[in-house]
Amino acid sequence: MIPGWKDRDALRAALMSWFVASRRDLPWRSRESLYGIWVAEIMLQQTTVEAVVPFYQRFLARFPDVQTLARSSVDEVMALWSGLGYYRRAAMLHRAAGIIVAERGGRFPASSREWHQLPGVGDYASGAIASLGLGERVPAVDANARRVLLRWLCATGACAAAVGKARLKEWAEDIVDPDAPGDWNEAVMELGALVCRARHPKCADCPVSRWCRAAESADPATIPPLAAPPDRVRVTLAQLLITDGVKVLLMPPGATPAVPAPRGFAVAREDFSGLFRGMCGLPSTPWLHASTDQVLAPGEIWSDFLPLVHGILAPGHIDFAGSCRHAVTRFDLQIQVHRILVDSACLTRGRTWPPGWRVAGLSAPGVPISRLTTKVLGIARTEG
DNA sequence: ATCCCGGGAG
DNA sequence: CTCCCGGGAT
Repeated sequence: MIPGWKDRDALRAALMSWFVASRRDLPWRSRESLYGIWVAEIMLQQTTVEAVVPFYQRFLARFPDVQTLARSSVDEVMALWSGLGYYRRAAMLHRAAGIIVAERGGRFPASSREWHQLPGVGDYASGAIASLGLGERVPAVDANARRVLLRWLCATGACAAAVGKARLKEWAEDIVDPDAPGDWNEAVMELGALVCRARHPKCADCPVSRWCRAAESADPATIPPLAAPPDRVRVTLAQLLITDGVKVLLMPPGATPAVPAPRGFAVAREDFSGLFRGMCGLPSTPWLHASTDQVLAPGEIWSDFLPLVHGILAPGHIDFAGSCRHAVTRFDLQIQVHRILVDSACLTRGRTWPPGWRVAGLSAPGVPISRLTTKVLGIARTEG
């Protein structure tokens, strides 16, 4: 029993009637298939509902079931994930589909415990999938639910900070509505997203504020206290567009041809192969410590790289096309974009390129690229 | 404990 | 612009 818990049934009734009236109608909420619920929960990790909707619809249209997903190439799955971020999720989803088809005869796990065994499915996702898709009485504690629970139970930030993961889990398990665990979990998360928000909680609009300890406090927004964010690191780098103005040369995932740091620049991060794993990209310098106005000289940077694409161009034809910014994890990247303009025939005749390199459209590549690469390609388009 | 991305709010 | 937000693997 939760300490101080007065009237659990009344709280449940109040929250559920609010949810029936306020619930957003989202594509995965029809609960038509375990498959759809699974895909949605993976996409919703670290990602807002608004961002997920169009990706979810495209994904389900292209990969309508787990068999289709399993026999598709990981490359195509990554391509459909382009722009959504945290690309490891897509690789793990594809890997899990392979396991479900090859090792389980295409049958989905029948419990949260079994779901938890699959790649990419942790405490949150296994609880969400099992409660929504199987009716299992388990909590699904994402950041929204965690905040809601802690506010219900704690009148101070210190109280919330003292609640460990195990304790929170106990509370969450205790409060899940046994008759409708999926609806309950959805309702708690929806309340966190729409009303019990991190920065600007709308306690005046909250259907359950009368059972909430944080609502009685001076500043509910400070419960739970926010963790100190890591210091941001400013980084400069250059990337190289080899393009005819319509198409561009892209490197396959994992390709990191040696491009030395220019003299006078210190390397901020030698190996960034973990970033954007599985995505195609442009040739890049290492990440460099530099003041924002320092210019990287194209001729010097790419002289060792160009022999890899010999037969295309000589170093003299490289120009500066523009620059853009991209924030990723704790890094703030300033990307100087260099360009080699070639004629189309030269680009489509590909024998001289390293294996796996490919030509893609500047606008809709149809290959897996991150948002960073999208921005860089955008510079090529606007500069004509 | 640290590493992975992107969107939205202000 | 800047700041804030968010699960799972290792």
